[in-house]
Amino acid sequence: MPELPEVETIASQLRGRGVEGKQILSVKVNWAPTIEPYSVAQFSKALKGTTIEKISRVGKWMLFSLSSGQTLMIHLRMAGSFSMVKGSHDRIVMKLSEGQTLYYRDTRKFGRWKLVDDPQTILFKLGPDALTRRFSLAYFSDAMKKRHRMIKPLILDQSIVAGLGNIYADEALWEAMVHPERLSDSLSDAELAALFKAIKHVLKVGIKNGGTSLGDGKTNYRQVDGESGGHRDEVKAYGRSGKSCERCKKTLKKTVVAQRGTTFCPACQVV
DNA sequence: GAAGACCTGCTA
DNA sequence: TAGCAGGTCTTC
Repeated sequence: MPELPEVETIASQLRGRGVEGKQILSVKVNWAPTIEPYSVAQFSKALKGTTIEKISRVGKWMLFSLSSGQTLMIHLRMAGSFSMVKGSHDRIVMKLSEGQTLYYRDTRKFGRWKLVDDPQTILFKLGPDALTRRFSLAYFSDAMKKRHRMIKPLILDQSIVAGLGNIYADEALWEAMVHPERLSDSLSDAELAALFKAIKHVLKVGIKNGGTSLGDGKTNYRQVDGESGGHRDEVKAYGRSGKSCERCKKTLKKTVVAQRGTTFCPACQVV
């Protein structure tokens, strides 16, 4: 579930809880496939005794910079989350100094923890992070114009721009009034500028609201304190199929675009 | 492009 | 019980 705003929210809350500067005293791995590329024993050994110096984020990756010089790179995929309190589906438990314990929770077991010497071995595959200056209008326009593909799968492609997932892609397309199936090289300069602006905007608002949690179940995105993300009430398109468009009042429609559920307004997002 | 794989749990 | 879910990777 987590996209850029959710990962950013979690990273900043872990910093706020004082995880930076703490030493890793022990590591318990309850679902071995989460760990790559080491064995559980090697992984635990490499982490034990090191200090988490810095927590940062690139795209949907969370980076723990360790005093050992290595970097622990965490991808939450569909259902990963962190908590300071024991719960169910805790796949990794790290005891830290000063009595703190970090629980990595992941119902669907898709998340991955990679311990690497150099983050670039993973990050080189990513395009610019959507909220950095490297992701500029010039770069975005060029990337869209030189391809001939549907716009939605392109903005979901992490090698082009890192951070957008299904929620914020639908939100950005709705905000920019661009139909998800439009071909990337058919967008006018004005449409490209509107979409570019919308991408930055929806992500920033998502962060401001602490991310998006759908429904009220237990398996969806949670902040570190267990709270739902406040962006749930601000979503304009995603998950609102059958409800009315806040802009034109017509009924939002759900379809499938490149194998992903896609909600849009058939009246304001014209093909 | 598309479809399947990886997983579990909620909803219709 | 079938279908679907915020992601990514592999294999057609």
